[in-house]
Amino acid sequence: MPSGEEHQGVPQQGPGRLDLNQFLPYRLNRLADRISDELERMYAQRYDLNVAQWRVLAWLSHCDDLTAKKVCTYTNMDKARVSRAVQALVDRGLVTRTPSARDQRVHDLHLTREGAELLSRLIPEAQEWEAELVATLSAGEYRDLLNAMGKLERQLERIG
Amino acid sequence: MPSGEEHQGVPQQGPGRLDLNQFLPYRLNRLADRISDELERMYAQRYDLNVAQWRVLAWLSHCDDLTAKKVCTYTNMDKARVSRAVQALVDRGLVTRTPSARDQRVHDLHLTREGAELLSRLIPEAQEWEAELVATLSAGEYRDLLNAMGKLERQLERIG
DNA sequence: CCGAGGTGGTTTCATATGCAACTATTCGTC
DNA sequence: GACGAATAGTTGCATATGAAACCACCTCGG
Repeated sequence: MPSGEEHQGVPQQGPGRLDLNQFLPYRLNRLADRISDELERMYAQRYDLNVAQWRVLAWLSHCDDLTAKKVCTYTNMDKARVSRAVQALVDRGLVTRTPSARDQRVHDLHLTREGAELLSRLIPEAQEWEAELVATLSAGEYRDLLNAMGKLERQLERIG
Repeated sequence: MPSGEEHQGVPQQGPGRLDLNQFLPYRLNRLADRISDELERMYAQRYDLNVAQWRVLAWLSHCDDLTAKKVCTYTNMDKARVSRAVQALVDRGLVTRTPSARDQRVHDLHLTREGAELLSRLIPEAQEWEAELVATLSAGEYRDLLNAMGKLERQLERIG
């Protein structure tokens, strides 16, 4: 973060200038990127999962029956990306993909035993890390933060 | 967002399961991604700028003299990415890049007149859009949000 | 001075991603 | 039922990105 002492070229204000530190999209992106980088390093190095794969797994821990389509809508990822992530997870034996009895187009996704075991190790680690991250926020601040983010998401739907 | 009515496979709770909607990294990423997508569409379609280029320009509007290195540290972008973004901006005549008199390794970056003009159109649009985005937050909520994000960033530095 | 190591920046290469075309299946309408 | 439109998912292709190699250039110790 560009904390004051770092730049000689002092930040300028005024018309035609943008104070990025007050610009929410910038701040949000920077924060999300850094958090994402940390987490990514964590499960990439320890479990050899990329972000897309992790998201699929996390949703599988969250909802029992999923399809690629659902993952797409939940995670906002491109369907090709989801398809490849699922493929990799199937190849590693963490997930099964079986054509649905009802509709042969869709494939039901399920965790295998190994997938569930991996998650049972990974999830507590992730939660522990998150707890450390938010340790400086009071319970109220944390609630307000999630709350404000929820409002922003709803507003995005509206103005999108 | 996976609002309740969307899934038949109702979200499950319990040990070994992760409620993504309460998991800050996930929420933050989803929100930041969506905002980023919107903004990206805005200045990609209208001004033919990608995110990296936009960030360089925004920092140039913010600080008068920059170098690629500074942009890297401020924005957390890879130096190759910055290098290419700057190159594109120079090619388009929005930015000048001149070897520094003091140290021939570093290149001073400056906005050209056209670059400044483009920004003077782009920045108000971005601010207007941001204003619409945060319209549902009270001034206090907005302040608290930035505040909480600041705390999280500082905490990240600590535990990174 | 001179050479080793550090630094700013560019380029090369492998990979991840998004878009678009494509396949297979289902649905709606006649 | 049968054909055209829609939908789930995969694949091919072009591009954006990050890591690492690389190229000046600077600097510091002798």
